[in-house]
Amino acid sequence: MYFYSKGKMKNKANRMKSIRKIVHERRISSQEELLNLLTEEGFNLTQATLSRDLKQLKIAKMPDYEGGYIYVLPEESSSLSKTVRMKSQDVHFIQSGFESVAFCGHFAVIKTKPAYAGGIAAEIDKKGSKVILGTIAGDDTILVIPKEKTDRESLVRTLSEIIPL
Amino acid sequence: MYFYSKGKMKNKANRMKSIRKIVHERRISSQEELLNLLTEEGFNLTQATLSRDLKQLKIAKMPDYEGGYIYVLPEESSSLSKTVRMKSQDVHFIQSGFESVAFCGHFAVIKTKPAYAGGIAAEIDKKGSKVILGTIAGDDTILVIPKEKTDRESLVRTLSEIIPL
DNA sequence: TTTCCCTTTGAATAAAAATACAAAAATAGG
DNA sequence: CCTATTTTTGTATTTTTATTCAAAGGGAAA
Repeated sequence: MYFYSKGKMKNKANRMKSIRKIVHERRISSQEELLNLLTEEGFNLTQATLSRDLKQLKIAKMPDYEGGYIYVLPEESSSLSKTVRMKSQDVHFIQSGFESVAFCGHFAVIKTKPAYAGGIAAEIDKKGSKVILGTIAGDDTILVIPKEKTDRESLVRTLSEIIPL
Repeated sequence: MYFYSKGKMKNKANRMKSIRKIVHERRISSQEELLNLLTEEGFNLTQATLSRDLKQLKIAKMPDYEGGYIYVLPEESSSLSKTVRMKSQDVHFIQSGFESVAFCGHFAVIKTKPAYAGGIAAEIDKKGSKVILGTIAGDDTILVIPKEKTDRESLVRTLSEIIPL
């Protein structure tokens, strides 16, 4: 039976933990980058060892949504989508029918409960604000087209006057 | 306005589909291996192109549980552990109705056969949450509104996973 | 201790993957 | 049709990652 003594394993185990931690917290895109961070933390190792560590830890390198690559832990390997999701600037209101409003360029997109879009869009159209050019409604989505020089802030303000918060 | 229609983009789109299919079905552990399979299927490309395709498809190479490496689709990247119960989460393609997709600024406009828009839009809403803010469907036209930071490339990719472009 | 495994590691290297650059193909918009 | 622009691709190369090989060191047990 082979044992791992405290002294012996300390380095490797700690290193492994640090690797997981760093990969979890930061956007690492190459072993070299990670290697530098580990060195800064006082670990002493080479790329070869790091490669082996990553293999043991099942840490993968996957394409990210910014055109680069990122290392991900096995449990969170789908966390890239999370990243993207978190980045979306959704403002969440609460109202009957109304679900959320988000922006794409200078357009606002309102999500509603199914079938509510038409009604709410009509409401917006009726209030015919000076900042809103028009709306296009589907079943549960409304595209709000603002007038040219309207900024996001005034659009939200206007919308919030039409749609009860 | 850039226009992708059914007939065009055939080579790349088909290749992408094949890549996804192969990666999903087999244990690929290097680009060279995959390249050979693609060549057998009649595709004509080099490792450079394959590398770019894999990047676009967000296919990652991760350590497997047999001491090697395996390429995995983004949706299944955490499912390596589930290799055994691998449920084939097949991409649900819509077989007909689709006519074309075009772009106008950030937005994509999908033309469909009459009356198909609603159904396809629903499909897109269901599957495209990562990059798509919402859709607005008429009778034969769908406006696809992407999330803010989404580039055309990711949007096309997402759409092509839902609809056979 | 000595011997035998086993594990870990680094240096060097091989293997694999990503990209710069240029050219070719495709497409929008006259 | 023609032109400008964008996209796709291959070649050659760089960059990155994996592994080979040898060596060092620890634990176990005689």
